[in-house]
Amino acid sequence: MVGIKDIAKECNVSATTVSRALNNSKEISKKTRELILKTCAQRGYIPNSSARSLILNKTNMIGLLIPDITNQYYAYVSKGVSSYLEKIGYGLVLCNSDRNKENENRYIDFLSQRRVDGIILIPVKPKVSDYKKIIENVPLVMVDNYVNDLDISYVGNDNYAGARKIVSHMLRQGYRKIGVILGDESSSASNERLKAYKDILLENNIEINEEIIQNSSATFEDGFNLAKVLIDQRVEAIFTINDTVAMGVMKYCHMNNIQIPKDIGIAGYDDIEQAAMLPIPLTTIHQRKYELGRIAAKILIDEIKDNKSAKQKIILQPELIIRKSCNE
Amino acid sequence: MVGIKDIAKECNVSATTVSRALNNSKEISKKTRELILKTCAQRGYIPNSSARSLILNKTNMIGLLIPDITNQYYAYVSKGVSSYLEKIGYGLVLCNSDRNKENENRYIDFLSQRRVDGIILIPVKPKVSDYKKIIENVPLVMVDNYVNDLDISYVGNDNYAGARKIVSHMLRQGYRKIGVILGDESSSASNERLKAYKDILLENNIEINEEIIQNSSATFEDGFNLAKVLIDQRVEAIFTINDTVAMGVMKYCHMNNIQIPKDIGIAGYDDIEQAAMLPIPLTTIHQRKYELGRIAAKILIDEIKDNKSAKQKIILQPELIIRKSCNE
DNA sequence: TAATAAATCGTTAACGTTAACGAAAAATTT
DNA sequence: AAATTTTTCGTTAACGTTAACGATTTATTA
Repeated sequence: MVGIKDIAKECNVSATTVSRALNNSKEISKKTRELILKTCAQRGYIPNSSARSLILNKTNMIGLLIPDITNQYYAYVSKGVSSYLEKIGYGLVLCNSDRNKENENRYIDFLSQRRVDGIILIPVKPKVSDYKKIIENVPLVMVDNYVNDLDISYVGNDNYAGARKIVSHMLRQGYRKIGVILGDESSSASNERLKAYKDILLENNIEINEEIIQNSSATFEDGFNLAKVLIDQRVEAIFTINDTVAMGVMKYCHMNNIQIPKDIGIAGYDDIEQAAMLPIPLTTIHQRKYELGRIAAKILIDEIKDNKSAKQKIILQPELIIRKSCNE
Repeated sequence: MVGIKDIAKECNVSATTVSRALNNSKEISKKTRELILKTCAQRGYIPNSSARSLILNKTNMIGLLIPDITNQYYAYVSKGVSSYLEKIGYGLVLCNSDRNKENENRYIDFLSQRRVDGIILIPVKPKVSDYKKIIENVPLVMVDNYVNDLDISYVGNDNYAGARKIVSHMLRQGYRKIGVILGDESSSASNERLKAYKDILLENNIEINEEIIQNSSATFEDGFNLAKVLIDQRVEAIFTINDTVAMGVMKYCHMNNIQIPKDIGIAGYDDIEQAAMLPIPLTTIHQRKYELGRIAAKILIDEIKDNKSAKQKIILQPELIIRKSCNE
């Protein structure tokens, strides 16, 4: 592979001059720059970025550590990150933790070794102690899961506000006895939404019935099974932790000839692509996943370029998407 | 950040010896290795892989260039790649071309500059000339789109076989007049499936009616709109280019009280996650996307480690998933 | 024209690591 | 005990690039 020295020899200049031509330094004449650039193109010279990284002490790479790229939510976040980085010439090292804490830790070490200039992290059950060491070495932006007592920037969606929006919509549509299918008990997103649900009910003088509040693993099957549990208790509507669970509920209704939204109202969360395409389009909450990624990337890059910048905490507001599953 | 020299000084050895301790060389005594390893852990020393890459002339990184990480198909391929690479300590540089040829070219240059050890590429409308230069510098595995006259390895799904499987299934269920909604005319996947469709019909002495064969952009809306076109021509079933299009068809049927599969049979392709969750679960073709990624990664790594290895061409067989949208 | 400033380029050293070679110490064989 | 082999470690150079400094040439000013 042709190197900087080959170009230098061919142009009768030093390697430094070639370097200057490529890094638009002003310490070079227009004529020689053009000569060098031309021969670089001719000979197909491609600078070695390992060497540049070594001397410049930066890699122009950032690491993205996510639970599961297969999940549409994280895929969109990744695309947002990728799109921002591409614009400014940075590369993206993708790490898929598979929702596994050990993998996450291994990947963090890996990224440190790779000397990425920054890390965007969507953690699995985060603990402060896990991240204390890393943030001394490399800027880190946390996404979705806020960790207290850690001086880092954070970007997330407002789960409380999202849940408020959709549950109030359900109440406005006349539903009173609203069942809930939540996610894992340890999930902060799930708990924030539950809090919003309870707050709104109390504000409307509706008693909270713990028996129609169910935790789950947030799968389609959970939706299907818990639909039965809730409907047997004669709920008038069901608020679910995500659209997939809502589809499980819909499936149960379809199989039992329960009409949506006449017999029961169903609300999802996430606004996955298929939500609008269902036979009964799903009323749900739209989160700006792509934007989330772009913002996380922007904040990180700003911190890298101006490392004295204060840490930020940005919470995006989700949007209520009214379709057909909760009246119109 | 603590470097190799700091460790060397603290242990009263040379930098080389520290290097030996970390790369399990046998030219070092057990005692000093343990001492070095201990102090490395204590001081939190993390080797600089830019320097290693420079001298070893390899980065232990591979580039993955895909059209759209947001697409479930590519997301699963990526996960397969990622999972294989993680196992053997390689990193993954993700590049999202956004189905844009210019982006693709830019990313290829980017990856060359980054000196990735290999590239896995799912191209946008591939042309031989685009890739001639790159494959001289870095091993490349092509996924999904086979490019003639290019001496590289290839991994893909058998579109012809997949279409044969599902169309014959439709015929076995008694459907005779089968409409088709294809993708873009230039898509090789689309054309291979069309060929299978025509072959099977001819083998069964069914005349081919070009009017019920439609091209599209493969969206939900296309499915919805073309469903009307085809159903107005009294087709008995519709074979679609993907599950999203099939959902568009289903939507049209639902809105017009057309019963599936009694009045019309619908077949998808891809087996997206939601296909099984629909009110009428979709009969479709399952492609082993995750496996595709793993195999592509394995082939690439094998080529990197043993660069004289012959190029391979691997075509995975898709699987017919019989659910409820085409009789049972 | 002479003096000074500016532009242009080369030389040297450095980034952090590892390979190659050689030297010293330890272990083994005679 | 001497000779030989093996083990263990250090020194030097190299990977490809860029920063710092200095030298030379060119342009500008007095």
